[in-house]
Amino acid sequence: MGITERKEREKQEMRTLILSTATNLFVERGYESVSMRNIAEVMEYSPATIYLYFKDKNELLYALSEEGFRKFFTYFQSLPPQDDPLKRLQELGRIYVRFALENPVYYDLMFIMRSPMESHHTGESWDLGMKSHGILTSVVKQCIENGYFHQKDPDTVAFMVWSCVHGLVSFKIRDRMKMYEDQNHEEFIYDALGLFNEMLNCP
Amino acid sequence: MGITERKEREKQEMRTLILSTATNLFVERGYESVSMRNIAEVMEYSPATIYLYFKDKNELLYALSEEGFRKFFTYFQSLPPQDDPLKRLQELGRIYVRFALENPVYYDLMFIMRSPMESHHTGESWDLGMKSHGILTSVVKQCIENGYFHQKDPDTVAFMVWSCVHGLVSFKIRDRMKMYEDQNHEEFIYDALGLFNEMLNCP
DNA sequence: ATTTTTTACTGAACACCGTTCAGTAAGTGA
DNA sequence: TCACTTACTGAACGGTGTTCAGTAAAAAAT
Repeated sequence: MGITERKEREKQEMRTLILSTATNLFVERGYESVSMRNIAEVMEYSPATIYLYFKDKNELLYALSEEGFRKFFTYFQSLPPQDDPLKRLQELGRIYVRFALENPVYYDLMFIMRSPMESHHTGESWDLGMKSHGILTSVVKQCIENGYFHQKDPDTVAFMVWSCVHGLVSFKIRDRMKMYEDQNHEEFIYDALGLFNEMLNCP
Repeated sequence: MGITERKEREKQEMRTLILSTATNLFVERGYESVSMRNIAEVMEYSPATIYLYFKDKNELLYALSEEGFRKFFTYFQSLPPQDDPLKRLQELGRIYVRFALENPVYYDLMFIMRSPMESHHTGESWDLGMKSHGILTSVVKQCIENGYFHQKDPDTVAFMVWSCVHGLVSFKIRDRMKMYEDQNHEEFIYDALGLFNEMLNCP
């Protein structure tokens, strides 16, 4: 009775076809100018078909953000072993920035756009986000144990560090770096990150 | 011959009526659920009328961001005189965060939303933004002259500082602080800012 | 092998959106 | 009074997300 298995497999294949078509369109045309109809057209299916696999557009976006969070988590896990926790923290920042610059569409869905995350503070995205945040917090804690950050609250430190790297990359992603026209934006972001990392070092 | 003056005045009044109606709706219902038709309906005019005063929706959003930049600039100008440039820089950060938390709709238009700024890197918003950025950079330069930031490039320092405060407030504005559920978000942001400001202090 | 049921899909519609434009009615100047 | 200008609008166009009755093929039951 392999029929149900095949059906299940086909269902999954259709889901991933929808998701990958959507991703491709988002990447090439930018988000705001891609409609459900556009996605359906490229797939050569009726728009109504998409709604058999996703409740609505937000659910599709949420599913895409889920892919983003999975990818994000693998980036985070690639953090190389390192005795000095501060160096781990600094490297984590570089990994974060690299993820954002290499995957701007995912990053936007995950951390900037309003719609995909509305009301969902549960689900796989949430869990992976929390796990990633947990990695950050644990590294921060180790730093504090080693005497950095004046024994400040780990959550506060983590939030501050996270905010800084988010600020850097979200200016780029949302196109607010026009005034730095004579700079290579990516280099400039890594320079600013380097400066921030130096600042973490001090006492 | 006061007629042309009266006409001009009425034209301006209509513009500000449209802008204030739009702002009110954005504040109370949030952006994505406010349409040109909604704005017109509240004003008791036809939707087409708005297009006699603004080329399209983006131009309306851009005009609103202009108001935001004007308000932003007055916040920035309120920076109290202070001999120590580092303290000025730290105060500037607090002013920035206060502006964002008190005017989230403006902040979103100015620094997060994609559409209003598309293609416009000119106009009053741009000039005011550049002037505000100039204030930041000049304070940073003074800090560097006083021996802070290891003689780093002022633009890099300014971008780093700006990114950090932007990160803090944009997480709040785009609702990405759910995991800090047991914190008062505004307090938490100011705590993180305080920590960042301490870090600026170090060598 | 035939009938019934289930599945996968679609065309057409609904209510909305931003935007345009011919048409209208009031205000202005001669 | 008459022509001209201004300020506005109703109705339409092509787009959006979404729903749902209907259809044709596949699977299951007989």
